Amino acid sequence: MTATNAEYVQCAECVLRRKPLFRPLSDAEIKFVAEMKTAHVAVRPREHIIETGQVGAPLMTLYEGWAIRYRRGIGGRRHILSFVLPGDPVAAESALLGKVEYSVMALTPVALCVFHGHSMAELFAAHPDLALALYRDQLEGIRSFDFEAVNGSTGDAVAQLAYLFLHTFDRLDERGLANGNVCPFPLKRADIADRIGLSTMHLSRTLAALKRQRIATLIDGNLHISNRARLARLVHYPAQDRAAQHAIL
Amino acid sequence: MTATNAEYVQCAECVLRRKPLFRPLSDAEIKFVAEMKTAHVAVRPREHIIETGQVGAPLMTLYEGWAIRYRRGIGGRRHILSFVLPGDPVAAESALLGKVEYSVMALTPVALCVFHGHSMAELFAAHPDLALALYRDQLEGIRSFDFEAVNGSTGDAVAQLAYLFLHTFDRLDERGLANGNVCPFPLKRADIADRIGLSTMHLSRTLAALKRQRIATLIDGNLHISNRARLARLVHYPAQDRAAQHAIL
DNA sequence: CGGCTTCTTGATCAAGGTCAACCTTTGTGG
DNA sequence: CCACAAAGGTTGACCTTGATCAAGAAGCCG
Repeated sequence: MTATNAEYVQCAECVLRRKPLFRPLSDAEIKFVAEMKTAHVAVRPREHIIETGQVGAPLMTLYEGWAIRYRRGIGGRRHILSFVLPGDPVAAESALLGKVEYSVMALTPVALCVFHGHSMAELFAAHPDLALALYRDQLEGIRSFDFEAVNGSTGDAVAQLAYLFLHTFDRLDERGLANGNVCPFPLKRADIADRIGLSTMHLSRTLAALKRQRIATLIDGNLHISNRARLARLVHYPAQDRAAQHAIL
Repeated sequence: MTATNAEYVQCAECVLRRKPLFRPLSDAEIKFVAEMKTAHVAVRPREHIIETGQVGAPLMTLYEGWAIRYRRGIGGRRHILSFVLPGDPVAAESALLGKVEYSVMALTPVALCVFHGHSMAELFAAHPDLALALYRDQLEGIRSFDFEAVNGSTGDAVAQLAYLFLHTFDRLDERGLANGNVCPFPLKRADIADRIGLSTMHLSRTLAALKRQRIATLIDGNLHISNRARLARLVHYPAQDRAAQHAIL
């Protein structure tokens, strides 16, 4: 990752944190987090933020833009583990397990908050409520993993794609980044394919099917969900329980 | 779950906790955990410990035996998310997110420690080091999920099976439950199949292939790994970094 | 206007699913 | 201790989904 200058954002002024999705911080917590934040960094599209095996990467949060977290599998094929959206942590593994076993690459211009003014141990000791909220978030993340695992083993290509569309749309919506039934979707076909484990050719056919049935379409870097009910039925997508608030640093 | 009587095990006498795999607890931590533990419960094979959607299940740890954590997917098909082994938490989700989205069923006779003498919030406030260790464990769990996701999308049936064998063997070995190149493996073909998303018929063929090549065999409820190197090569199974210690309650 | 990369469409192929028969083990009641 | 039932496991034939290979069509930018 090559650090590029970016307008420094003070934690107290962070607009992201104010979104209803995120758990409000007490004054003491904001002060602590502000001390923890040591840089605000810009990264250009297709640049790596972290590479597999890297040690000592500091804890970061993605502030703006899209990134992918990926690994290479059998035959060197890329598998995208998740899309990293604003508010998501980057390299939490590194801070506690010593090294990361995945790479993270910016897809769009990205801004990152870097936290190494205090360690996680200090955070856990000083702010147990915040720590608990972070722990909760991990459990929620695992819940999504579980859904994907089940879906992956019992569903077909359409189900995979439907889940990706719905889950991504909802995550953006929670962050105030969706608009009606449209949200930004700055992904190439190859990115989508590598996320759900399809070939780009078959993905193309699957996308065509959803478009033909007027369920969902990709136009010009945006995802349009025209028939959410039908899309949801394709994956047994659970009705939105009002999502609980996430922790954010 | 029907509670059956079981010999109560005091935390101070817990033999599981003493295994080198687990992080030692300070005296104060042991005292806290002992206060947290409110029951020691036995469950019979094929009995549910938790069912999907259940609310208010207390945090538990599996003390002895094997259980499966599963969900039903599209078409009602069962997908086994993980095998629960001694020392693993059960229903951590419930304690923090309110309800569980999976079921847990005993495969063998099982003993459980039940913890609801203190809440997680109290634990986080009183013992930040222990809390951090629990957080770390979640991150490690996610690392395994990541590996499985990549393997699932880039590997074939043999790779899935090889990973399951190696990962399960290693987890048992860390707990002192393996013996040489043999470990207990009390699973039906249907359990294995539902874990890796294969039909029992195709699993049967895949097992036969591993047996024919003298790589690994299931005999009489035990897994024999006769050629670990070849098995590992089938999945690009990472060399064992000395596994870090896990937290345990 | 070339010369990229990305996307789509078609034809063929293979891994693994499904269906069906059969074999083997475990269990149960007489 | 045997007879028979039921569950679990294996094997074979056929079919489906999605991968692979190959050729074009669209964009995109110099």
